Amino acid sequence: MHIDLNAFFATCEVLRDPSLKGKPLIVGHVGRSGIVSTCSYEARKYGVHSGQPTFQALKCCPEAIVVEPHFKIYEVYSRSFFSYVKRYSQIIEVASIDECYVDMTKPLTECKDPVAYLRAMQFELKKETGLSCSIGIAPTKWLAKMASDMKKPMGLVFLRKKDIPKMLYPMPIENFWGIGKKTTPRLREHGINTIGDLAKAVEYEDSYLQKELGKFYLTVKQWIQGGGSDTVEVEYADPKSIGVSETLMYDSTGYDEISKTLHEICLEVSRRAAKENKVGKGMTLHVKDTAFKSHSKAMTFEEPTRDGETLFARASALYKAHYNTLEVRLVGVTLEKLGSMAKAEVQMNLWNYEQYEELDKTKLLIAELNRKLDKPSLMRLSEAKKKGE
DNA sequence: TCTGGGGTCCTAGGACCC
DNA sequence: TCTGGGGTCCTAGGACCC
Repeated sequence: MHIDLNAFFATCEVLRDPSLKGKPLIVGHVGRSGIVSTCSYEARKYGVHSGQPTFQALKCCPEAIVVEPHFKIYEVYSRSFFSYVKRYSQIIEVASIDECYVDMTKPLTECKDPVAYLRAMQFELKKETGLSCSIGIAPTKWLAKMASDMKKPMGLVFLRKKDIPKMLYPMPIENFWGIGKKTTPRLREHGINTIGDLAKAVEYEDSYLQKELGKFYLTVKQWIQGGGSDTVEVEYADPKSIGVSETLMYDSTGYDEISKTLHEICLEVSRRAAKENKVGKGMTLHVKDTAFKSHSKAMTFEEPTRDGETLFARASALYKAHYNTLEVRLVGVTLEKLGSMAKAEVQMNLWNYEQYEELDKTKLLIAELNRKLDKPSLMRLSEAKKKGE
């Protein structure tokens, strides 16, 4: 089973402030270079979507309400979601903040009516936490993921291997998980417009396709033929890198203008590494120029570290040496080649949800977080304009 | 007012060693 | 007869996902 929360951030905001219910809602930043993180289904009707610049979204839907994201709250809801799922099966793989894979073999073979069983699970989740989800049931993880994506919100889709031609082949190629906006036009140019076309090309062992997809070709071949992994990986995977980046308030040229930001970024990387109990044996300085082109310079350390000032000194040196005259939009620092400190403390990570087993606790946590935060940071554009805010 | 921020994985080329 | 072949490690850039 793949289970995915619908419009997760937007749903959390509605739970936090029920007056938002039923309204077009955008979760995202409003300032320069703000983009839509998630939006409610009401906003989607107007053509608003994730990744869209917020000002553009507001052109599509001027009456939309924009809310700044509250990640701490989403993490709490996320944990309550995973602990809820664990009532049904202990074998779960956290895939992101709002989705997971679950081995449901046992409960689904033991129950009389899998559809009724899963519907009950879905509605109970909604009743207990307020979160709505889409569920995909299939023999492999990739098929389950594709299935959960097919119907939203509150979808429940079964996808057997024999259903692949009927259910997947008609879909446009960009709906194939793993094929994105760069590969799509290239495949389309080659006459591959649907997943069915892709399946056919794989059958003919199309050499263009093999070249275009590289190593990914073999994975695609397995997936589309109903193969690929069906193993739910329960173990929490250690992070391989810890990075912080920031789009600057103003484009800038020269080290002096970004040194303060760079310093803060390095200290934040250091804090997060400490939280994860990690040290790094290398770092990369990332820069994005005003033409939106990315650049990076990496270095490997003699001794692993996570010291903020050390990272800052090295990032500064890299910046001065390579980017001092570049017009820069974004700077970022990533700590890499991570290893654990010798004396491992107990990890307190994002997904350590066992300690939030009780859903009631979630409500207390949310209430506490709400108290700490300002009043809901809502803004109706028309009203704000009237007030001149 | 063009385009966030957190990640993972892949590729191609080069340095270096035997 | 201008210049092998295998391996590791590193770097820069990109594609993709949520």
